[in-house]
Amino acid sequence: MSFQVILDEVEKNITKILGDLQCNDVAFSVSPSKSDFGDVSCNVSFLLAKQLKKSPQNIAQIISAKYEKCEHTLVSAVKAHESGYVNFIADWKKLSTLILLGSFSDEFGYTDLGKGMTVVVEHTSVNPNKALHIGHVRNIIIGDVISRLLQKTNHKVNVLNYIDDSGLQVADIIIGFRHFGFSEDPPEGKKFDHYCGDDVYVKTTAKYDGDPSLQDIRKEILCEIEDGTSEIAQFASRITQRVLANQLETCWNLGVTYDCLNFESQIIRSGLWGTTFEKLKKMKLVEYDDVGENSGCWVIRGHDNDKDKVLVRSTGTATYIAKDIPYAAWKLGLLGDPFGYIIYDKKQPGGKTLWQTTLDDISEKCSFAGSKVITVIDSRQARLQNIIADLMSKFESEGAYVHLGYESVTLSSDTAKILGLNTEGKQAQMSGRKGLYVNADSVYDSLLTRTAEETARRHPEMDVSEVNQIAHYVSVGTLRYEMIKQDLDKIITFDLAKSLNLEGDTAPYIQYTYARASRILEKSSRPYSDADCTLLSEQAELQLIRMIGMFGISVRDATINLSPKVIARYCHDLAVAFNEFYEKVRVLGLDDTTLEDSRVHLVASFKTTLKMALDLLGISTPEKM
RNA sequence: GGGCUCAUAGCUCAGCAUGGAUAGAGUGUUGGACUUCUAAUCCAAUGGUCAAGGGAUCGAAGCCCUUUGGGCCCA
Repeated sequence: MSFQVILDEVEKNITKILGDLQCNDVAFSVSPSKSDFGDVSCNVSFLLAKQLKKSPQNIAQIISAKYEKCEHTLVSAVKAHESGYVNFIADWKKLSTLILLGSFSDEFGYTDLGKGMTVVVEHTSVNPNKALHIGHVRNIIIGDVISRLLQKTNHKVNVLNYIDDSGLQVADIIIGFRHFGFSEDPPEGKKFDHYCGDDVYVKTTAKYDGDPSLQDIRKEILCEIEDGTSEIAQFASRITQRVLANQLETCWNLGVTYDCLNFESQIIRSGLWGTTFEKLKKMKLVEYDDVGENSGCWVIRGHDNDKDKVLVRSTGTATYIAKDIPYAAWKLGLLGDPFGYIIYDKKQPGGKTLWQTTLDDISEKCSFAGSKVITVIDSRQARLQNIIADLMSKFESEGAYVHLGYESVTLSSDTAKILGLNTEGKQAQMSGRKGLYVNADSVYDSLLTRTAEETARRHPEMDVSEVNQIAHYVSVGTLRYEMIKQDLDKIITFDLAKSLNLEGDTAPYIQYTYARASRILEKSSRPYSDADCTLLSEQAELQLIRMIGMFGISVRDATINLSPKVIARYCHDLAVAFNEFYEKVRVLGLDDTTLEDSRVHLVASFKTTLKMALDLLGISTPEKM
């Protein structure tokens, strides 16, 4: 049971009262109050003012008087506020017991939003020619948290990672290896993906400006890779697999796992485009232009002021959108599945099986399609994604294909300067080609160094492995939290120096409160499972219980709005409530042992709730910090 | 030129979907609290014409329109 029960009770009674007053269909809201206005507030008086020709204050009085006579168990008092709000004071003796007992259940915070529906979440999808940079991390963490939220709310989730192994960026590094003599092995101590991105890619593309003939070579290589049979194509495949393996290590280290890897090269070779194209023609969603600038092309008509989008050029070659459309249709299960599936050769942490598509042996069949698809891609791709979503809505019901967009991560002026670019105080867009980015692994490494130092300083008694374990949890937590604590439509300006700040609204703050709670439980030898919750009456205690009870409401909100930050804020607010409690209320060593039991019970409830909430964010909970 | 998006405290952001009470955090600055369940903590002070203008409303940070400025996409 959560705080929702009292909201439900109030809503039910207000509806009944409205029925008595013969005012139906009033869209009033019942919500948790802001502080100092009781526990639950209702705005119904404002909405009725016109209809009843009375002031909101007056109506609030009428409603509160009527409410007293209703059957109610969780409300102890109703107050008509002079502003017009009707405020309700909870009967905390009852509500506390419900919330605290509920919090120990695995079902706590659970709402059945999915009804078992299968949802595809695609994220990461980084070109396999470089290491992940800090911008990719935002994508990955958003996608991962969304997956966790959907799982929590009874969706079956298939997490996909799309590997663009036949694009220009891959062709670029192949040119580097084959035409500029880059060694296939990275320098000592450097990961292969870093080497490909930092050295091969940057230095190869830098040569394009001075040598136009390279463009022809680029096209040739791209064709060979798409075709897939030549020696070059096989070489490229080996390279991309190696980069991919390194990229996955980074993701896994951050606590992110997948169900299936989809290779673009295979989508091209599978013939999915052909069947999709025929289907589009049949449904008259694509048209052939005889005249005009797109003469000889197959196009999708643009809406309103949007230009037509070319799908197949007059030369007969498909444009890059033509790769995305069949893939989107495949994800929705609209096409026959041409793929077989094999298990990826490295094991994911946590034991979840990772599959990958194959065309070589299609005996093993799986299904990774879903009735809803959420594609996490930054909002620069919004135009293209809208076209795809629009097309898919013609096949499936509206809203089956969702583009979850988010703003990019840019570099602060100071950080750009460190990387060798003077931006005169302005933030800078990252660029793989220019080598202007910060790798995810290096951010993690500096966080790890910093947090290990801090942990060792606090706990001289700990051995190195324990220190490193805690430092790992804190570093990953910090990185993840920074990526989701703000709204998706806010640009994150990444600053190397500031990223190492571990105070204030950060993951370590929240994890630290968890460790404090753990410490109390560790030191307490008293049994608390059947403690009397009605003894908890301090403001700080009730506030903490209230926050615990809000968990389910946050989960629901975050899932419906696909908004990870809601959970981040919840975790923070819950931690604040605990710290307040911790400062003001003593738990251990009380003369009144029954009260002590109750408080220990509350601490345990907080601890388990915070753990569940942090789990949704993929943030671990160290027992000590 | 067209489209999308953002603008709230010195800085970074909540709140806006579904209008209503006193606009909240963190950070910064200044001061205070560790012989007490962990100070990665807490407390206090400081700091806001919610970009500007208009509109509808009894009532706007929130809704509508216009403008300005930033970012992105397309050309």
